[in-house]
Amino acid sequence: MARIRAKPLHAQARQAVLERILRGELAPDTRVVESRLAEDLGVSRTPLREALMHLEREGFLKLEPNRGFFVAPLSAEEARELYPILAMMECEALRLGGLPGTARIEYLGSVNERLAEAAADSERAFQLNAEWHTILTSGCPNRTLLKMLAGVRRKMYRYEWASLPQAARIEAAAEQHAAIAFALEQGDADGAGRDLQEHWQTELDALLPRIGASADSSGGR
Amino acid sequence: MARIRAKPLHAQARQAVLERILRGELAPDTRVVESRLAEDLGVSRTPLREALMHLEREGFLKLEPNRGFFVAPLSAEEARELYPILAMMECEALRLGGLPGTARIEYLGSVNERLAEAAADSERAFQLNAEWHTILTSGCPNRTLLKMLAGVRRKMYRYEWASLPQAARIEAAAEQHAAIAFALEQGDADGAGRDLQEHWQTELDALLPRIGASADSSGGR
DNA sequence: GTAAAGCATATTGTATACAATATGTCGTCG
DNA sequence: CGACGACATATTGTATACAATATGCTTTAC
Repeated sequence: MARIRAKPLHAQARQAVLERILRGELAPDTRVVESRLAEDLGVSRTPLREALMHLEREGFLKLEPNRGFFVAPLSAEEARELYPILAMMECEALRLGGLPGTARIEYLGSVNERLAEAAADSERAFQLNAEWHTILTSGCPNRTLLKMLAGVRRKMYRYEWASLPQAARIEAAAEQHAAIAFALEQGDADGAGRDLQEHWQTELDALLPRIGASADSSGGR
Repeated sequence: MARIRAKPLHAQARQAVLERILRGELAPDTRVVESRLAEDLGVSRTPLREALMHLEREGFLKLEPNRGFFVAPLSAEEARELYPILAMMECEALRLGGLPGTARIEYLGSVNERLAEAAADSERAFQLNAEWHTILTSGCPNRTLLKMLAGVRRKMYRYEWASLPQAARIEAAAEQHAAIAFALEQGDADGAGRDLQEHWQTELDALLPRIGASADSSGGR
């Protein structure tokens, strides 16, 4: 009832396909046959193709001319490139937003507590972790930056999802979150930035072994 | 003939439309009627729509549901957001690439000289300026970052184009370029980064009055 | 004279049909 | 036995046809 105006099919299709990709339901390197997927989703190929082209532009699919779409593979190389970008953007967003007020710092704390408690429930922890970082950067006045940040995060979600069931990592993440929040509380913006950088480095280091990377990630720092 | 494989129509159409937008041939806020543009380009609506959706995703068009595509307006607000992002990304790319060798520094110098000489020829100066920044960041090993950077640059080109015919600014830019290159030559990466930030701030300040902005741009620093 | 309603038109959104290209199979030739 | 080529099939790329929605104009009621 709520929505007066139905979303166009190509938008719905995009969201549906994206969810399948993020959840790994459509595994990396899987070939996407338009006609089959279209029938599966109950739409025709036209809006589906628009959705697929959209996802290709976002990096979730690759399009080989005259051969079709394939789910983009997860690669250690991309992860090693993505995480520093994320760190850079979040740092900048944090900096531009200035020091958060006590209300937001408390909000961060409460979400982080729930995150620590949700260590057993990977999917919930995944959500809370995403929420924490969103809140952290929500003070940034640069909307364009936040949009780009959201795009990069979506790409990262696939990697996070692939390395989900690790309770130990969730606790470690929560600890680092607390350290960042503490620095912010002390008015130490630079320190918070450094901790944030370190946090993402830790995340990356924890991720790489799980997607079959042998080399380390120290190249970019 | 050279090309074995013809590019798909949707890709050709995208490029053609993008060029019209960047050149201002398709002015901001212009309504884009699919059937007319399709006939004009000599393709059907299907690949054209794919091209338009692509451009919408890149921020060059807006899509109002059931009303069609419009060329995205140039806004002082977007410019104020875009330029700091560009500065951030170029700084990071420069940092990740490490200090460039003498060969690349000389290359920067030669392009910058040609840029200074081309002050009268706006379009050529525009090209050379773009080339200079591309060279500056070409040492960055993070391909993903470079791709994103390219995307942001394309968006910026519209603004640069809108404020093109200013010989004075081109000379000023060339001077700042020289300062950055000099810092790099001295092995002062941090100094180069600061100069680069300042350079983009200068560019933004010069741009804002030309697109009808009254407020200043100091909010984000 | 003005405002609202309904019809006519234009345009987008989606589905289907057709054309071009790639892939796999089978048979034949060396 | 292996490799090459022709044909059959599957799939993508593009064009066209149809449906749904928005827009503008005319008409009519007050």
